[in-house]
Amino acid sequence: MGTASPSRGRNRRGQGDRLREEIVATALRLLEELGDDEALSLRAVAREIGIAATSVYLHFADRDALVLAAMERSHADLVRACDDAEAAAGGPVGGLRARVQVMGTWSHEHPGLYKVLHESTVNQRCDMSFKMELGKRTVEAVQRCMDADLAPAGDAAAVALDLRAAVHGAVSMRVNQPGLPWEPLEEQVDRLLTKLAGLRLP
Amino acid sequence: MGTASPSRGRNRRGQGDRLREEIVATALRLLEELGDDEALSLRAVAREIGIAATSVYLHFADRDALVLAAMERSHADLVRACDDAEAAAGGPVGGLRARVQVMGTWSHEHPGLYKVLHESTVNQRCDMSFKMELGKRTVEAVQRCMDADLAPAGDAAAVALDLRAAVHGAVSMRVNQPGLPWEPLEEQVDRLLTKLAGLRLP
DNA sequence: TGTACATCAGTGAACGCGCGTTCACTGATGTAC
DNA sequence: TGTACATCAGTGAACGCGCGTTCACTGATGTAC
Repeated sequence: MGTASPSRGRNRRGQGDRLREEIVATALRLLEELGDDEALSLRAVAREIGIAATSVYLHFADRDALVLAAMERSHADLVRACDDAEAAAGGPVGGLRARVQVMGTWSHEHPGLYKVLHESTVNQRCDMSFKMELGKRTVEAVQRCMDADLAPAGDAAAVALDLRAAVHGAVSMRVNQPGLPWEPLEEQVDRLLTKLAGLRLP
Repeated sequence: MGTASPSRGRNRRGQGDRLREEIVATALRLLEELGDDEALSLRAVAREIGIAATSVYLHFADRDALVLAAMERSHADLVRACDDAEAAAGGPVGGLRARVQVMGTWSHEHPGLYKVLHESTVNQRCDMSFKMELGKRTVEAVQRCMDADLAPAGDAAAVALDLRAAVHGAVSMRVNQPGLPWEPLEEQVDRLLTKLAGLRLP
């Protein structure tokens, strides 16, 4: 860790975006380790890649722009993982369950990115409204269960909000106090799905 | 803000602990503003009080020791607020409801301290096991409801965990994305109490 | 085919800043005799 | 009652560090003529 890749050469003309990719990827790796956007230094990213610190400015206006780009990519990853899980499961109940479970496990498996995405101060400094997408899709998944009479009719938005809040909290507690003896996340999430959305799980 | 109190003089012999108090109180004020323990600088605390930065070392071994002391005090405050609310309410159901509602509102009203207490990296660096107290008392309050047949019998620890997780998440979302149009916290918490603990609220 | 030139991809030195922490110190106040 | 002395409460200069950002630059590569 920390040693620059020795094979790094200048990119060909027109290939300058490759460095951009590498910067975002490295920022993501460091943010996952740090779990805090304010702890990420642009110099550390450059050091890791083996370029001059100033080269970051070729692609990003400032530190915040880099963090924001990393968060957009990270969030897109999470949304895709949830969509894939829902699509792979059969039916509305299995779909909602898969979606919410992956929301939990993805976050639990990427504790650092989870913290930066949801708990760090970028949220205050930058517009991160792209995060609303995930909430929207959760509401839709709940609504599909209600429409199919597989969940008690009610306010789908409220149910989805409760689910998100509860899973968010369950993950946050585990991520922020990793030393404590927690119940497996999947068990708790299934219980929350039962109680909050009224699902009947096998 | 930022101007030292001009009336500050040296404390009398034997009164050295007064400065300690003032340092902790100032650290709490700044942490509430910052919402991040790593952003708190010992020099900023000293500046605010109007003492030399080195004077902090008369009472705290290092920056972490100061943050930890502030967090212990903050947590004690929260626990007392919850206990008082439960005591003031009548009966097990009112008591549990009051306790959980205050858990939410206290955190919502002290967003910065909430973040430092639950989401900042002190949790990784320092032993903060004093935080377990609040969880313990929540379990007991749930158990009292079950014992009085005012809540469906079940695993009180699991119910308390779900409640804590859900309230934690509900607060965290509001604190970290203050710009969004949230449902009033009290409404959501009452719904969570109903669904997760099976309480019948008036 | 040769060559001048524009452009692209990146560099390296330097700036000023605030930070945690160490160190040797100062001066008022209380106390033992 | 006077005075030497210990202690307490706090100071101020200095250290080395990593940071974000600016600036003028370099050298390879493709392109127009």
